[in-house]
Amino acid sequence: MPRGDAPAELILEVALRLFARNGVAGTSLQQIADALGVTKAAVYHHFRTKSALVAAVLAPAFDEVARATAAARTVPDLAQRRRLLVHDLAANAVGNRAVYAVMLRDVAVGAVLAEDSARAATAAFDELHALLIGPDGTPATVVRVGMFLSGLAAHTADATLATMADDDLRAGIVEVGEALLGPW
Amino acid sequence: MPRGDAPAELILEVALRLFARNGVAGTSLQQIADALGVTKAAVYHHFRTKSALVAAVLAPAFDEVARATAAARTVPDLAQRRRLLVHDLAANAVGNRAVYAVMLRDVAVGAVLAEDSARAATAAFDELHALLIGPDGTPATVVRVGMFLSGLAAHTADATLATMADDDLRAGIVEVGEALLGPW
DNA sequence: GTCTATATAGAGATAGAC
DNA sequence: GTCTATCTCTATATAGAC
Repeated sequence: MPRGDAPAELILEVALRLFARNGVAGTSLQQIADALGVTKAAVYHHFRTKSALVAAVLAPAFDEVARATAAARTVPDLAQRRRLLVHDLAANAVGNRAVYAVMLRDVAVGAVLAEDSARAATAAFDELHALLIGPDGTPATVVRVGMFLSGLAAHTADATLATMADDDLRAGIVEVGEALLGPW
Repeated sequence: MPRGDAPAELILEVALRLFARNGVAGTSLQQIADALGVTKAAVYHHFRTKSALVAAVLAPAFDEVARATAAARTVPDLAQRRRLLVHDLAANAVGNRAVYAVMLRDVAVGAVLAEDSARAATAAFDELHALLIGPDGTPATVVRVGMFLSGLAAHTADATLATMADDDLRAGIVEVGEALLGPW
């Protein structure tokens, strides 16, 4: 998936839209090709397998997670670190709702991640998880972190959130983050 | 799906386990039949379509939601109503993790619900949503409710929560509910 | 880089014997 | 109530022409 390849970029956009709406397993390459007005073979010219296409669709989100994790890693104070992560994650999740919906909610993504060209992605996510929890591994804290992360994709299953303006949704997520992981 | 039909009950259990692990779209009737040690035709004798099987798997959870909604409907005070719903939902979600995971996280369920033998189920869920929000429809409140509900299935995407003891997880969910929707 | 055509496998679903 | 066998359709994926 070369940089700046317009056809490939277009495939990724269309595929993401369909993955978010119907799930990865519920979206065939035929549907993607139809939505693009090309044939399946044209799609296969850009991505060797469906799995590679899924990985390419998710890659930007994984990169964002990796960047947020790297930034948070350098903040020793737990409260400040959580504040940074909550703000980053809220902005990222709202800024690209569809990819976060697929990444956080679609069970089929697990299979792609296990395929282990994506081990870096899972490692970054695990580290982010640990950075949010901090040294206190009590069940109460673990549940707070888990429910906050899960809630980053709440807009997918909630019609009211789905149509909410970006600013309101982002502010709401930050507020929830502070209620659960603050004060900071 | 007759009551007390042992084979049908067994099919539902096995199907739920596979749906929760691999998603509805990622689970074929062949896989379900193999896990049961029977053929596809035997499964089709109990459920006319895959969609009917999915609906039957989810029915107990929809009934629980309907009961919790009916109970909450009679509580006029918002704080007390939220307290009741948070406790009910936490107990239900932890008591049957797999079915809540499928119901809240699987995009393929949306298609089954749209099929509209299940309109009662969506109506109950919509009312529950409204009962949790109350008269205050500000974005902040809507996001709190949406993220809490989404978080009821957090155990699916979080290995630490997946292995957490029922009591700890339920208490954690209640605590998150109070932090987001309390005090009561 | 996109096409037609096809290989192969598996999906959902049904018929009819036992 | 379960089986074998089969239908039809669609899935992923590939070969090779243009």
